[in-house]
Amino acid sequence: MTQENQPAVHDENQIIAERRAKLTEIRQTNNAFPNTFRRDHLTSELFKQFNALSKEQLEEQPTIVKIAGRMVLKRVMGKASFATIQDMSGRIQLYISNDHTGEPVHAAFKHYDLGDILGAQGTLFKTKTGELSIRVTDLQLLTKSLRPLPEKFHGLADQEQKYRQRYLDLITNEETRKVFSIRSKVVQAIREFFVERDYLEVETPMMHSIPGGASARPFSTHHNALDMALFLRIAPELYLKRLVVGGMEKVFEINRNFRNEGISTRHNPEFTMLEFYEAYQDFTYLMDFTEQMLAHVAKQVLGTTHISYQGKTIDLSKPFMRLTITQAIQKFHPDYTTEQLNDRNYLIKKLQALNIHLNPNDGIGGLQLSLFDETTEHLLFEPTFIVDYPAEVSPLARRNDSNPDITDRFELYIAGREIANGFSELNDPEDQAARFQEQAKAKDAGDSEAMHYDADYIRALEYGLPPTAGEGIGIDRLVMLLTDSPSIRDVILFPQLRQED
RNA sequence: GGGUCGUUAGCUCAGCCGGUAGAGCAGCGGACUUUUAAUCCGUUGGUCGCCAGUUCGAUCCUGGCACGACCUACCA
Repeated sequence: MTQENQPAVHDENQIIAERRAKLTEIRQTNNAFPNTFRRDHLTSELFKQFNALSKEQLEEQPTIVKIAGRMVLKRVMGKASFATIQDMSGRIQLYISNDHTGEPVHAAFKHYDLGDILGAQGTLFKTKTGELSIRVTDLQLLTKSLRPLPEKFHGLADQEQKYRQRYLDLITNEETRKVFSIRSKVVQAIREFFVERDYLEVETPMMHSIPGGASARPFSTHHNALDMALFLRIAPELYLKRLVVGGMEKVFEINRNFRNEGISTRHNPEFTMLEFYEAYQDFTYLMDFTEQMLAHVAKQVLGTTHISYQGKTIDLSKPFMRLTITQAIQKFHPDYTTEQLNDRNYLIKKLQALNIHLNPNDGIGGLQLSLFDETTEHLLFEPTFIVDYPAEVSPLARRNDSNPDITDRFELYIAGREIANGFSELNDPEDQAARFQEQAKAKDAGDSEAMHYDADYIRALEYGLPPTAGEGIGIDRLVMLLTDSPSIRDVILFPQLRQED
């Protein structure tokens, strides 16, 4: 390590300089970064196993344990000290005194800093207030922390820093640790739910030569060796349905999608999507399936199907409401008559009056959907399936048998947000080809989110896609619901931010 | 993209009518053998986001820029 080769460090301060000096001193006598200490317990295990024992029981049958973790609190009192050590499972208090470690170890401890990573061996005991603690006999500094931690009581409050330096947020904020623990369990519960039902988990390409499966602007990149344009996927849908053609009749994928669009409290450019497909089922089956899955996941992860979101309660155990687009509009805005909602001229005038963006080529269904999006979507707090999506905005969904202008499709709204989108799949290759043509026309006309014509996908359909039901669920938004998080950035470990400095 | 608000010590935050800054925590030194956000005494630490302008003088007023948060629009 030569000073000359190191990049200039701009944020050096007195505290860091002092800690660096301590590290330099340690280097002179010891290995400053030893990797020989092995713990034999996590802190939470110690509480589980031994907290029920009394002070006397612990003294009669001494238990020797080794733990390791980051020192987050420190209280020095002359010839004895207390320190709180945090590991992945929780915290435990160390008692360090000249009597049990000898004076030199305790003296060294006094120079350890908050944030340092320690390994400790000692005997379990209870303090006079009854707190399970470790009476330390051996103490080692495992990793010197050069930078001071955020304020020990308030933790890290600055939102930007919480996102940019998530590790600091995780060290100091138990709520943050809990959110990501729940996120992990949600994904695990979903995976188990599918595996139990004989679904096969698959991974399909993240880089597409033709971005498809959704209406969104893609990120584009380039493959040098092949000298070809590639797009980060906006959805896995068309690949998953190719697998169903191939005979994988129940498949699911939990993975990232990338959309080159706005960033908000509900949108991150890369987000996690569950998509699943099951042959020989339809969209009504999916709605039942979704109700069961969400109730199962909530029960499994939170232990209850009654979740609290931003001060209101949501019950995931009862069947969700099912409303058509116009029924939903009328439920919240009873002044709209059925005649008005089916009158193209009325809808256009109304949308213009409300200053709502509309596509002039839209039919009645598209116009109804625009009105719904603007006036009603955000009011759907209770879990609600919206059905009867117009075919013109559903280029991959099967037409309804009795009304070809609408599709066998639903979207699920909870807490005013779209959580899921599912439908009976369009498996008529000729209809699909015609719909791609329409999308391609729209794209030529300037709609940057319209779909490309995917000839290989049509070829796959021509081999025969069995009647199939398929659905996508936004995992981040589901985790927001289950962790009562107001922003998607709170459930993504490293949300997208502008570049620093 | 539009609007509102914010940026002061490593962290959490004060800072009145414009006179170049304070507290707590953390750090350093000292006291203290059951503390628990330990306590007590002493003490170091600041380009007040950046750049202009107004002014004798700007953390404070004005303009611009950067970054962020929230709301809003497109999208999941």
